[in-house]
Amino acid sequence: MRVTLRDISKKSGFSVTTISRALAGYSDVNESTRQEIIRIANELGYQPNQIARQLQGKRTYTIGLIMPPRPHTDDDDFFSLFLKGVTYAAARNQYDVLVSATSPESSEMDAYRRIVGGNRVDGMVLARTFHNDPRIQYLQSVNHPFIVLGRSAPDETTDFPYIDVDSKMGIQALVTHMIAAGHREIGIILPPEEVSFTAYRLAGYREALEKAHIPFRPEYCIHSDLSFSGGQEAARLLLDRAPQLTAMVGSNDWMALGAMKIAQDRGIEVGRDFAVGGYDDIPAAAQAVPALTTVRWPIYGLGEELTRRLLKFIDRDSEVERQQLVEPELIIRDSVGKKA
Amino acid sequence: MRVTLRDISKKSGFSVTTISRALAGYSDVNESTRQEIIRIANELGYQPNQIARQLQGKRTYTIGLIMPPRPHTDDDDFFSLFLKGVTYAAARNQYDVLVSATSPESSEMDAYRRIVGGNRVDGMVLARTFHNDPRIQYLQSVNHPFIVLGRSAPDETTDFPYIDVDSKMGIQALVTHMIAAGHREIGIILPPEEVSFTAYRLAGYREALEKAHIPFRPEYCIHSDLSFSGGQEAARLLLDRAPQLTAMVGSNDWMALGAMKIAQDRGIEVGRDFAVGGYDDIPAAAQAVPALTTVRWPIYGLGEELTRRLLKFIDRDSEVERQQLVEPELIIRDSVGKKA
DNA sequence: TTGTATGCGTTATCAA
DNA sequence: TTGATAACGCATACAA
Repeated sequence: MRVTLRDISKKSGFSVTTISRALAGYSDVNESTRQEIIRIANELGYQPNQIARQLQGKRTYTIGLIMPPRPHTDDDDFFSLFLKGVTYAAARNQYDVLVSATSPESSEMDAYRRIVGGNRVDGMVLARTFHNDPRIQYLQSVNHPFIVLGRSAPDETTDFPYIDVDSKMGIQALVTHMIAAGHREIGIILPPEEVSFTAYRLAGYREALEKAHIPFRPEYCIHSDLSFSGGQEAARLLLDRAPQLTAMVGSNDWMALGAMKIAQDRGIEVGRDFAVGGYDDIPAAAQAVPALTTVRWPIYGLGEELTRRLLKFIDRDSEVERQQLVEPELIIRDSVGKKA
Repeated sequence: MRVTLRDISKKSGFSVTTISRALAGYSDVNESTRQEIIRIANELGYQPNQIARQLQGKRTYTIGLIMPPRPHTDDDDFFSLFLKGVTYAAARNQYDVLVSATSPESSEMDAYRRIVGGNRVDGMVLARTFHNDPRIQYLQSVNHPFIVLGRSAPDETTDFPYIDVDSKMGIQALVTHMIAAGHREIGIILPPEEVSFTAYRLAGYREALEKAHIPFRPEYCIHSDLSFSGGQEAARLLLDRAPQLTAMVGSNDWMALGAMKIAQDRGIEVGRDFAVGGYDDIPAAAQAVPALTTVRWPIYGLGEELTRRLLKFIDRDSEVERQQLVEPELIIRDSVGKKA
C-alpha cells in the first residue's frame, strides 16, 4: 500500500498538518520534531501523492503537448527534436510534459478540451498552426496559458504568444543562392495549403524571383505532405509538367531528398545539372549524396525557449517577450552547384 | 472560472450526485433529468476535472516514460519513433503519456520515485536496460506495473515483463552476410558496456565468426556511444589499430554511417573494397551512399505492442504473454558487396 | 429515481 | 509550536 501523511501521523503521533508542514520546510515547526518526522517518512518510504497536491494546489507542474493526428509520416525528426527541447527545458524547471495523441474516434479538439479543460496541465505548447486554428481560438477563449511555434498566416490576426522562424527569409536566401548559381527555372514543393507557414515559404520564393526579375510561374509550384514519398511524387509531377526546370526547392528536407532521388533516377546529375535545396537541416541532409543545401533553424533550442517562456507566462511574468521572429541560416552544401 | 459539478447543481437544482451519475451514463437516472443536465452541462461548457477524478478513482489513465538523462545524441530516431508508437497506442485506449526528463540537479531515480511513487501514472514503459538496472529493481519493489523494451544481460535475472529483439540473431545474420561476401577481417563497434543488449550483439558477432572458423580478435572490437561522431571516432581508432580490416559492423546505423564516412574519407570504396553494416534501419540508412545494409526491427510497432500489453497488465489481464523475443530482419543494400 | 454523507491525500486557515 | 477543520472536485455506498 501507498504511504500517506496519515501513516506518518499514526507512527509519529504528530498531526497530519504538522507532518505536512515539517516536510514542506516551514519554519514554525520544532527542529527536533522535523527531524523525527523526516526520519519516519524516509523509513516508510513516503512519496507525496502528486495528484492530491495538484487538486489542492491547483497547479500541476505539467505542460501539455498534443501530437498531430496522423501517426505515420517522415516528419518525425522535427517533432521528436522539438519535444526533446520542450521536455528538457521543462525538467530543468521541475515540470513534466503530458503528451497526448488523438484516438481515431475522437477529434483533436476533444484532446485539447480534455487536457486543458480537465485541468491536467498548467500550459500548452502548440507546434504548428493552421488557418484560423481552432486550437488557438479555444485556448484564447478559456484563457489558458499557451505558446506556439509559428505565427498565423500573413493575413490573419496573430495576437498570441509565439516564436517563429522567418521562413520567408530562409527560402528567399535559398532561392537567391540558386539564382546566383545560374538557375532561372526553379520549381518549389510547398507544404500543404492548410498549414500557416506555407504562405511565408511561397512569399520567400516569389520575392527572390522578383528581385532577379524572373517571372513567377504558378505551374512551377506544387503542394505536398512533408514526407519523402510525397516529395518524390511532387517532383515527378513537376518534372513532367515542366521539364525545363533546373532547380527545385523542397519545403522540408525529406521532400527535397525525395525530389533529389527522382532527379537522380532520371539520370540527372544533382549538384551540377540540377539543383535541389531543402529546409530544416535534418541529420540525413548532411548525409545525402550530394550533401543537401538547406536552411537550418534551431528546432531543439526553440523547444527549449518556447518552454521557458511558457513557464514565465504561467508564473504571470509580464516581462517576457510575447512574439519573436528568429532568423534561419542557409547551409550551403553540394546539392546546389554552379550551373554548367 | 472553471465549471464544476457544483455549478451545474446550482443551475439545475439537482444534487451533485445526480449530476455525476447522469453524466456518467448510469441507468438509474430519469432520462428527462439526464437530458436537462446534459443540456446545462454543455451550456456551461463543463469539463470534468481529471485531477479530481484521478484522486478519487485511483486511476490516472496515464502511462509514464522517462527520457534518458543526456539531452543530445544522434540516437533520437529510435526514441522518437518509439514514443510515437507508445503514444498512439495509448491514445487508442484513452490513455495519455507523461514524459519526464531528469533535471541536471536530480537523479534519474528521483524522477521514477516522483512519477511512480507520486501516483502520477498507472504504469511505466522503460526503453533500455542497464546492468542490474535500479529502475527495474525499484519498480519491482513497489510492485508497480511496467514493461520493458529489452531484456537484462545474459547472465542476469530477467523476471520482468519485456519484449526484446533478438539482436544476437540480427548481428549474426549481418556478419554471416559479410562473411559470405568474402570478408574475414571484420571489426565491430559495440554499444556502451553498461547497456544490457551489448552482450547480445557481441555474442552474435562471435557466433557468426565461430561458425565460419574465423578466430575472434578482441582488438577488432571497440565500444562507442551510438552517435554518428562516436562511430567516426571508433572507426578511426579501429582502422588505425587494425588496417587489415575489410568490414565493419556498427551497432546502430548512426555509428555505421560514421564509420562509412571515415572509410570514405580515407579513400576506401565502401561496398566494394570495404563493407559496412548497421543496425536499426533508420531513414538515413536507405538514404546513404552506398545504401546501408542493416538490421531492421519494428521500433514503432514495438512501442505500440509494449503499450497494449502494459495496459493489460494494469487491467490485471493475466492472459498476456509476459516475455517475448522478436526476430529482426536483415536488410541487404549496397554497403556490403562481394569482396573483390 | 434522487439525495446525503464520506473519502481520495494534500495544503491552508485559524484557533489553541 | 501544534492540531482541528475545511477545501480542492469528483465518485461511491447507502439511505430515502
